[in-house]
Formats: sequence, structure tokens, C-alpha cells
Amino acid sequence: MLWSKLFIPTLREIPAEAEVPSHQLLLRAGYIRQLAAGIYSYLFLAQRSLLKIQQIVRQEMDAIGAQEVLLPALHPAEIWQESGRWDIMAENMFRLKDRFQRDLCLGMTHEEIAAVLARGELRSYKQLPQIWYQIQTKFRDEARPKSGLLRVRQFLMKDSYSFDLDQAGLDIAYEKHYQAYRRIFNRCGLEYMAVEALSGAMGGSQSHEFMVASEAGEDSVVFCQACGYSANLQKAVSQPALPSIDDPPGDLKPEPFHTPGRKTISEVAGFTALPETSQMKSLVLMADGKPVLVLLRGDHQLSEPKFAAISGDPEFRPAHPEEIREYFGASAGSLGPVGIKNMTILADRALAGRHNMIAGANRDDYHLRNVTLGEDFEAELHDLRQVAPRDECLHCGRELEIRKAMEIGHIFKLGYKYSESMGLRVLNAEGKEIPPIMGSYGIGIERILSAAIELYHDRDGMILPPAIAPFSVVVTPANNADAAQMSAAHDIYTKCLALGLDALLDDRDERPGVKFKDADLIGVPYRITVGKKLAGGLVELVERKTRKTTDVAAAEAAASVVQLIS
RNA sequence: CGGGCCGUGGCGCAGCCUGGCUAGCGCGCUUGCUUGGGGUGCAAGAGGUCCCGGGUUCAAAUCCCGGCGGCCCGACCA
Repeated sequence: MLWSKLFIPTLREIPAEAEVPSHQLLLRAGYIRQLAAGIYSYLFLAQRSLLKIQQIVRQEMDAIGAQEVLLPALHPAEIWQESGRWDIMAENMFRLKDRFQRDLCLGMTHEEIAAVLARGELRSYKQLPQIWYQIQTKFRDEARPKSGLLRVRQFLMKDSYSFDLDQAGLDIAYEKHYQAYRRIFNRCGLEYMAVEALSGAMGGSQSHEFMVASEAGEDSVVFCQACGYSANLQKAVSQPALPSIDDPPGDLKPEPFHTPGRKTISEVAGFTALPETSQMKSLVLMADGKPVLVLLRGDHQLSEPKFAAISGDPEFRPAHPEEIREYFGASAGSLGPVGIKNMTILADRALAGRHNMIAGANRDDYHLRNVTLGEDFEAELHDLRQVAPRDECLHCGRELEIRKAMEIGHIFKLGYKYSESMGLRVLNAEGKEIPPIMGSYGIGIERILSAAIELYHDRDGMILPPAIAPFSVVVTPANNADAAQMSAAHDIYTKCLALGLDALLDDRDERPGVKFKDADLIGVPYRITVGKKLAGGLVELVERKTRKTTDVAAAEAAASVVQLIS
């Protein structure tokens, strides 16, 4: 295509609202424009790149036998009420009414719709397994859209749904997706990790997230360089770093002492001259309307997802001050497990085997020393803590690393949640009605582009992997006034097209500097510069990523690019 | 939902605190000349409901009240 005819509105300056690199560059390079918070128009370059990504996704989904469909984006409320998610999705779902005042919503995901389609059509085990996928616009009324295309209210998702006769079948569908996702992200040129993840509001048993390490990400991943263990911080497990000092020996009895005004762990640690690892942290949470006392080592943080899973109440909340006073007779800051009989006590495993620790005395401004789990009080032991820096890998002992990351894909073994709630049934070989088992698998299309930009850019612009760049090569005559250069550039451009390259001819009547800057900005992987060396029959082949420049014969230029890309 | 910042030609900003002439600068845009290997130089132009509504005042971009919108932090997040 001829650049002079295209609408590629590049900006010299960074729009004030853009913070993260991908957002800044998408705006500057003329890929996107904002319509409202979390809602963007995709201009020519973005659309071109997104179509390439979608094509890769399609090819790999087709390769595992998945069938492309297109489900509605507009859903009647009843479907979501059946699964119970009409309420669960709360404010995150866009809702509207039709002219008859019937409730509708815009689809934020499609488990329900896929299940409804399946229950109307699937009758026999002979029709299984099935994998249906679509690439479609999703709508989510995010509390806080941010970071350009990273968290938006309308976006493209490849989502697929598998239906199998039994667990073994689901395992196969899951593994197929896992491998297909690896191929997709590899082909898109991304460096990524597949990590263990929580299922969240999706429900289900097993789940992996595909993550790209980036400071712009909103998640944290924990991983082990030695054995390859990796998990979302929400789910990760670890061996905690040892306490800073040994516990006092002996079987000592709890003993109250005055701690005026010392409420936080660090205040009590300072006051007692004992490290935070010697303190017992007491949290009071309300789960299913009942109080639960949670105990952690002083330096540890509660993992809210783990507590939600253990308590069975995803809607749990911290107890209010009045409730704490009612149950403990003291305020937060002086709470502890000794003498507490009126509620469940959960203790983190890091407290097992510890002796003579410091805990609140359930009397304002008093704490107890010499508190020992199993002797002075009883508690259920669970993994309740969030992995912290310096923790060790549970599998191999190596120190774990924690990094910020962005999610680009997520796969779930759903189990029977939707088949049962939505009444999906097929006859098995024995003629008995059974619910199929489901899986659900998603890829954020725009996030692949955003992640690639976050990973690969420099101060001049994007450095897109060739597979997802809007163009593979740009042919740039340095001087439009030079008829020989222009004509040679045209020839090379035509040859590129003939060889199947996505080529762009920068025929704009601009100074060479402008053309070079723009080419760098929009991230075209290769540039063929037709300039003064043409007199000697040579042109320059420049690799965007390395800036490496090679002189090649004008007649060979197009073929050289083909060679580099394949 | 809590906290913070911000709305002034297409973009980046100044002016506002301390109200006052015709709202200014850089970039971009148009035209002409010039230049032609990393955002060329010169000249002449076009382009603004100062987010919206109300109030105070002789006078409001500026002060006050109320909205709307955008960004960031936190909470939330399949």
C-alpha cells in the first residue's frame, strides 16, 4: 500500500492521558483513538495487526479440531439467572431493557450461551467431544478501565467451550488448548509463562493463566527458576523464610503484659524487641455471617483468595469494630486466640511447631507472651498466607521470584457447574442420562498486541514481531525528487508484493528523517531505504529491532526480506 | 466505591492563585519558496462554545456552587 494514501495519524508528542508504554505508543503511532473510558476505536494499523493475531488464533484453534461459531453478544437475563451469575456478576455486567421491559445484558463471557446451545442440540455421547470457539466482542463494565487496551470495557476475545463425556475427555480438551495456546503465543513472538491460577467466578477445578511479565501488568506471578514451578500470586504456595530468631525454649504458660498504645505488629515488635516473625497476627473475618479468627505469622499477609476458598464464602469481609468488640471484648490491635471458644479459629501452617509467641490478650492494651498453638489454644491448620519475597520453592527449595505480569490467556476445567445448573444432558453408551463435562478457554486479542508492545519497544517506537506487525516491510525512497530513487523504490515494492510480503511504500513527499521516524514508531520490522547508494545499484536493508543495516543489491532486496522473515 | 490530579484550536502546554485591552507559546495543519539520509529553513495564513450549567461582579478562562468527562493510586476484576 502507498503510505501517502493511508490514514496513519502519528503524533510527535505523547498524549497526556497515556501512562504505560503500550498506551503511549498505540496513540502516537496512530493505532487507536479513545472514544470514552475503556472504549477505543481501532484505526487501520491496529485493525491490521489484530487481524493477523486473529488469523494465528484461528489457525491454531482449527488445528486442534475446534469449530468456529459466532454466538450473540446480546443475552436475555433468564440465561444468566439459570446459572446464578446474573447476580454474581453484579456491577461488572452491562444491563439493559428492551421495549417490553425485559432484562437483557451484553455478554461478558459465554459459558451460559454455549451451554444453552449445547443442551438444545447435544443428545448422545456419540456427538462428543465438541470444541466450539468464537472471536467476538466482550463487554465488561470495569470499575476502573486503564492502561490503554490493557483493561477496557469492550474488547475482543477468543473464547472456546469444550464438551466431553468424562473427566478424561476434559483432560484431553484442556491439554489441546494448553498446547494450542503455547503455539499461538509463540507464533505471536511473545515471551510468556503458563502459571497455575485460580478459577474465580468461573468455577471449576483446574486453571492456568498465560502471563507476560511486565510492570504494566496487574497480576503478580510467582515462579521458580530452578524447577519451573509457577503460579499466580493468588494461588502460589511456598516454604516461608525461617523466623528471624529461635523461639524461647520450654513449655511456658501465657503471661499478659501491658502494651499501652501498641496496636500494629510492628509497634508490638518494637515494644517487645522481638521480631515480627515472633508475633501472631490475628484477623477477624465475617464469612457466611459468622466470625472467623485467622492467625498468621506477624510478617505474613493473608491471601484473600485462599481464605475465600477455605471458608467457602467469596463475599467474606473484615469484621466491623463493633462486631470485634462484641466477640472479643477488646479492639483490633489487642486480639488473640487464647480463650476464644465462640468461633472457628484458622491458623496458617507457618505457625505449626512454633512456641511461646506473642499474641493479643483480648484486653485493650495487653498482649500475651508464651502463646503456643496446640497447647494454649486449638486451631485448624491451613495454607492461608500469601507468598512473600524470599520464600522458598516448596518443590526444590530455591528462592522464589515474584514479578508483575499481564494475563493474555486463561484456561479452565469447568467441570459440571454449567451442565448441571443449565440442565445439559446426553445419553451415554448405557442409555443413561449424564451431564457432559465442560471446559472454557479465553485469549484476549488486544492484550497480545499490548503485551508485544510492552515487551518490545524502545524510545523511538514499537518493535513488533513480524507475525503481528501491520506490515512486514516498508520501502522508503530517501528523496522523492530523485526520479531514479522513486522508480527503484516502486520496483522493489512491487517485487515485495509479488513475493507475498505485506509491504508498504512510503511515497509521501516528506523529508527522509520524517519517514524514518514514522517507520520506527509504527514498528515495521524491516525497512528498505532507497537512497544515494542506488547509483551503485545498492539499497539498505534495516532491521528495526537491532538497527542493523546491510547493503544489498536493489534487485535482491525483496528476496532478502523474505529470507529474514521466514 | 474511597483518595489524588486534570479539562484552554488536532497534540503538548502557559495564563487562573492576585478577575480587566484583541486568550498566548511550541508542534501539527494550509499556501508559497527552500531543503532533501533521522521530525529542514523562511514567510504568510486558517483554526478556540477557555468541558457544561448556574451564581457573584461594571467585568469571569480566572472567584463560588452544581454537574459532566478523562487520568492515576487503592478496593474490585472471567
